[in-house]
Amino acid sequence: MGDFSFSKLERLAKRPEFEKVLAEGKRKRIGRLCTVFSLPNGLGRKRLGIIASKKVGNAVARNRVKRAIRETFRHIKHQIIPATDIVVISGKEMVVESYKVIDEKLSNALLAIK
RNA sequence: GAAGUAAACUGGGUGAUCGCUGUCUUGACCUUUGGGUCAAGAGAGAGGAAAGUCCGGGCUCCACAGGGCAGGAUACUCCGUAACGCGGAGUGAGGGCGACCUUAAGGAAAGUGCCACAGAAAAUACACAGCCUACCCGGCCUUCAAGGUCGGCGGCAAUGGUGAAAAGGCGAGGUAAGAGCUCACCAGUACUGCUGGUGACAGCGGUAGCUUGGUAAACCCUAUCCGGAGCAAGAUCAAAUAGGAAAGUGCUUGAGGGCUGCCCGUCCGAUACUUUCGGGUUGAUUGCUUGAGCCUAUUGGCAACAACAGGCCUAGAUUGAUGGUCACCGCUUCAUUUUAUAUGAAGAACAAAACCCGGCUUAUGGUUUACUUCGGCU
Repeated sequence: MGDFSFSKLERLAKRPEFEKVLAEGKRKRIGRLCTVFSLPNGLGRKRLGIIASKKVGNAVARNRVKRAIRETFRHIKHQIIPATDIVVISGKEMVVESYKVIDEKLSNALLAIK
């Protein structure tokens, strides 16, 4: 049975950590859905950070977007290469699309990281 | 049945599974005995508005915050409340056929200002058209006196027109023409009596002078209230680097700073030496959820609410948890079929705690109850 958990150790929490990934990491856009940044961290585990600004919508919309991204990450995280920091910046279409579509597109993008 | 008015309730449910954030229990390990880490189990986990941050408080710090000015808020009455600009019950005024609704509802006789357009004139009436020529003056005619006529000096504010508003209304008397000039009735103002009401006020009167435009969501005046900043408040601990802090000595000038914008008042107080202490920032912990708390019953009150008894413990995140998937049920819409119905598909508003309460405002899906008006049937 796989480990689908998503604990605090696997999150990016501090502003400097976010800024480092955004400045130095590799960047990939998925249409207008979202943008993914990745950077090796040398910690032996992968970490995820989510940015959902007020452009996305109100508090309800931003919560929805964050949950969708977290669900995708924890379902496929054992397939992603380890020791990498990932930051996902959500776009406007994130709110409109259903969970299924987000899961599909984002999974492909995360698995493509090398 | 249609249109409407006012309230109340509700804000999908059950199960499985994969996750997230606290709490409790058990076990293992570490330990500086404060606790920490890991695992398992139990149980909990967004709202009626959590929102806007518009008022009022609790709590915290600023020096327990004094006086004056400035500034801000409120403005019919009584009651409720910790408090309010909130709520309840009323009063007046206005709107609606009605159920019912609205109301920034003190003062314009303290002062200043403003009143567009139109109009002669918008507040000390500077009278456009108009009315009058009694008194006084002059010309002409008739003439005994006197009268007529024209004009002047003047008088008037009834009528007309303008306007949202024209200096009380209408009628009669009065007059040269008129006028509250006088009178009756009505309206208004001031003072006042009786009755009812805790009161705002209501009802019925009396006297007076005849009469006073609107605007205070213009300045202003009056009354009442208000210290400032806010949980990123504030407190504790740890780490590494030094701008600090306290005490004593010296200095006696009071620079500068804080306390609300200003003044008074008041507090700390420059630099040098010695000794001692210790931390701008970051992180963690705390503040942090037991509270003007919730539910039920009784009593008092028209009600808001209060008292009392019993029961209950009900989220605490910090890149910010409260979710995803599947199945079934319920609801709505559409399609097909049908007496009911069944099958399939799609959909489910507004909006997510962030120290905590009481309100207000705004957004929004649905249900129910009572009442009003109109129409139909009996």
